[in-house]
Amino acid sequence: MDRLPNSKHFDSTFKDLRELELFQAMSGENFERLMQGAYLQTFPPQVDLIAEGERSDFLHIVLAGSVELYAQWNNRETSMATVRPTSTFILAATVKDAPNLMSARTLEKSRIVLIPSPDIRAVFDLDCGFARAVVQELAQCYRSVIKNTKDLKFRTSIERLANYLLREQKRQNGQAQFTLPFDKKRLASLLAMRPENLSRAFRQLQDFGVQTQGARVEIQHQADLEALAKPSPLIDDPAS
Amino acid sequence: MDRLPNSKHFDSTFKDLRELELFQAMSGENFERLMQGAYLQTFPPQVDLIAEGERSDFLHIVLAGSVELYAQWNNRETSMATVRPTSTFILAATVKDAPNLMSARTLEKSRIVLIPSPDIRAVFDLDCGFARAVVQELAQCYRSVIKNTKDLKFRTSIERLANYLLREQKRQNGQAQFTLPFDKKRLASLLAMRPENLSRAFRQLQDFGVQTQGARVEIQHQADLEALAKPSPLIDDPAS
DNA sequence: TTGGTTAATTGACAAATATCAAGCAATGAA
DNA sequence: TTCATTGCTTGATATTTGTCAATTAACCAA
Repeated sequence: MDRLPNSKHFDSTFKDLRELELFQAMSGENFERLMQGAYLQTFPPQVDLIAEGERSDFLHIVLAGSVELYAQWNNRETSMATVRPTSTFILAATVKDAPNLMSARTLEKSRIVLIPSPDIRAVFDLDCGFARAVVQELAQCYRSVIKNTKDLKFRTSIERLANYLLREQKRQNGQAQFTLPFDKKRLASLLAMRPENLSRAFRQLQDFGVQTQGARVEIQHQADLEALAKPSPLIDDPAS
Repeated sequence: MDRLPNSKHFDSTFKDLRELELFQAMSGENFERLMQGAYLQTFPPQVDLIAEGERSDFLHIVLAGSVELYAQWNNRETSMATVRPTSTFILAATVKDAPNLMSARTLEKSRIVLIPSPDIRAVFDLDCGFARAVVQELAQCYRSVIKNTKDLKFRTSIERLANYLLREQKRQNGQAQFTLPFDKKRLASLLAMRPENLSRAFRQLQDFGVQTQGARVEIQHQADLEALAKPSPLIDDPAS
């Protein structure tokens, strides 16, 4: 692993990090301190970064690529979320110094900053701006998970898929055509369904104007799909 | 509503609140400020306190009784969590000044403190100790919801019920006999099942040594129930 | 007590979802 | 190219969960 100051890219990386909402309000001095202990690493795809149940040694920040959070129980595995640039993961475990509730692995080649958890907790005790920023980040995460719970408890698998497609379409700038960001097996797991049922669900969505070819999706009848999905800002709007 | 300082009970209520982890680290001055704007109110059962989608005007703290958090979508309703003394709810919406993602109603007669959200945000910007305490509380809430998601995605309804009974048993000091804290309709909703299926699930659990009579539960064969439930600290341990 | 309301249970059935097995399609390595 | 591997799809079937209707049980006010 490279210590950040030794990296050829540390100037631009510093700037990227400093612009993160999480690090904007804190003092330059404390930011320096965090960066001095930090590592920058590029990981290939499918690399396990942290394991469920382990203590959180580092706060992770995804600068490029994407990371899957997943969990296991009773020999089963489920995908919990995807982390994309630029955001953190296992912040809650880090500030509580508690075991990770989820594992994480890279989905693609990813640039990740690792900041030692003790540094985070130490600076967090010193720097009010940072503490306040952590609150905003955690509140955001909390609300995301609540929305996900509502999605799971209220909707059938087809409704979950329909709403997922609408959200993904928005995230990719709202064009009728877009590409699924990962394979369908993982998508099925994320949506709490089996791959077989995801296939069947996609076929049922053809009646609502959704065409697929491999990972390519085209929403031909937006209104029909929305009538089926009944999206709600209190479930599907990432900002609200 | 009573302003706190006018309440006959404000001395002991102050003390109770000050002992809350959320308010322990903050300065006396800022605590006073929060209390000056605060209201204390006793509500009868089944009173709606906040509604999903509304802005959060007050941070709520349950001093006595219990409060149900629930959500609605498409003419359906689901129970999300139960809040018991002494803890807060809608903290995330308050600090983000965002719409509530859940509604709340009293389950029983409840004593609740309401602190105006602008006060919370103002003091939160002034007082580092408070900001740090908010982080701890939010991290705890976040982890609870993650655990709940794992419970939902991994387990069948009978496994969810089995694990719920084990958790509730622990919460009530681990005796073989205990009483369900609310009616079965609400329990079914909390566990993402229909009342009919909850009935049937209780009957299936008889084979695993669970006897019920009304709200009274007796776990006669702890080992059998645990073998079915396969509880995991990373899902079922409220502390970890 | 009575009657009226709601909660809880039961059975029959329908819908949703999971599982198993097979086959096809896409991908990458030799 | 070929083979092998993996991902995706399809059909048949099993299991789980939901719905509807009817009944019983519990509770409360008059």
